[in-house]
Amino acid sequence: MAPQKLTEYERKRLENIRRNNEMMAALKVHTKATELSILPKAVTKSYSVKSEKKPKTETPIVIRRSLRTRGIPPDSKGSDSSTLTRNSPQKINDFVQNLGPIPMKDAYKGDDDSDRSFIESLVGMSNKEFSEEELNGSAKKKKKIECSLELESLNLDPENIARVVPGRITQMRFCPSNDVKMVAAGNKFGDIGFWNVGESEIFLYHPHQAPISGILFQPHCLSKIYTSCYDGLIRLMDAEKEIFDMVYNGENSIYALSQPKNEVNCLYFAEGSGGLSVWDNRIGKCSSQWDLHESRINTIDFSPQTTHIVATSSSDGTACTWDLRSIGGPKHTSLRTFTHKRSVQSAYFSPSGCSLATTSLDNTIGIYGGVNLEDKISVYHDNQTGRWISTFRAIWGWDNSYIFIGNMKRGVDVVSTVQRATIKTLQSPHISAIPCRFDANSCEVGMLAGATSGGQVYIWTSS
DNA sequence: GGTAAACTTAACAAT
DNA sequence: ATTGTTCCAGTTTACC
Repeated sequence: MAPQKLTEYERKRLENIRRNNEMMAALKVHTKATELSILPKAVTKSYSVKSEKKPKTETPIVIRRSLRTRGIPPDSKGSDSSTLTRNSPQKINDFVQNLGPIPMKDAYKGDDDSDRSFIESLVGMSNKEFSEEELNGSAKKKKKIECSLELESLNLDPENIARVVPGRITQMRFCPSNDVKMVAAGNKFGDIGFWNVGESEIFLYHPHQAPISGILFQPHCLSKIYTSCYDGLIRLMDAEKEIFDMVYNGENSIYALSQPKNEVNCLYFAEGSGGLSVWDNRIGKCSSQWDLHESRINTIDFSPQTTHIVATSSSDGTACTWDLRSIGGPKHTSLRTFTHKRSVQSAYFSPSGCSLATTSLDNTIGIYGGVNLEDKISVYHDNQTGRWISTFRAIWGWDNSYIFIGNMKRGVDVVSTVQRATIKTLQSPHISAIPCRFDANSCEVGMLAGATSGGQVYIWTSS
């Protein structure tokens, strides 16, 4: 299957793959952690990596190769999903992969058992949330969040800075707990790092082999965390079972992962070149697979109130809203299509669900409101992050007033939807890289996390 | 018309 | 302080 011609990059890549294969075959362990680095003095906390990890329980290693690399046309009969074929770009890192469950102890990059307390706290957290819920009857208990955020009070305490993973952070989420302030960050190597805000310890795991595209805490069971990856896998980190279980294994890269509040058994994920798939845990397979876009879907976001409405953003230059009740049926059309001049990196509903914010490489943030999102505001914003910085994605704060997005000068721009402009930039000498991915803590107004291509996480808090 | 190459960008390690 | 490496995005340009 020797390719006729190789670019310099491809040649190097194949060389890397070959070396990886040799090493993996020889050691039967995951790739060794990158060396611990010296950080800018602003950053005091970091993960620690075990200097050398002896091979522990041996897990089966499977040589994972796409049909294409085996010389079989991807659309031929060999494929199990004959009904739908997504002519997606060739999947990345499709060489060696562990396809079964991975014990957390094997994926853990710290010293043996030093994550014991962390695992137990996750399990304890989920039990606590459960009992509180039982005591208070039903989901009705959900504390109503006060929305009056005083922008001037946002503060970056140097204590609230840490390097949570090595390398570029591609995804980051707050744990949705009222008690514990914790973030989980995923990077381009397939690592997931956990950090209790303000504390010094980092817990770093390596459950995937490629960039992490989704992190999803189960709201009513915080010890269960879904992760999706460019390697085509969805895993479920289960702290009780102490494994990263394998949930879904597809041929295509997965670019986004989401879940509507009222469908705890279903996962919606962006697969291949424009596909949106629905995984149903009750039947253990995908219940739907639709081709919604002409290029990859970058985000999937459900309307907070009307959970059958979902917004997708795509590199095909559009964002769309869809009605899940009619999607895939005879009327396979979007409710609305929001057009940009370049690829669209995100489309998020505001907390009330009344507005939608899109971010595009055409250097605009689109803010749509009105009865059917037909009113459009366009705010200029430099979104040319280039190749090494994860693309910007404007996120909503805790009400419909403010949108937060990183800028190329290591700041965080705050866009007011009322004033239709950037009204403030959060800056700090402690920030040593461009914060490109964000999450707002839904359980605490004013707690905003920004993540960089250097693996740092910065947490602003409202005093 | 289609594909390959080139260009942009910042962070960090090594020198 | 400077240089080299990263390399899985997105887009434009060059070249069959």
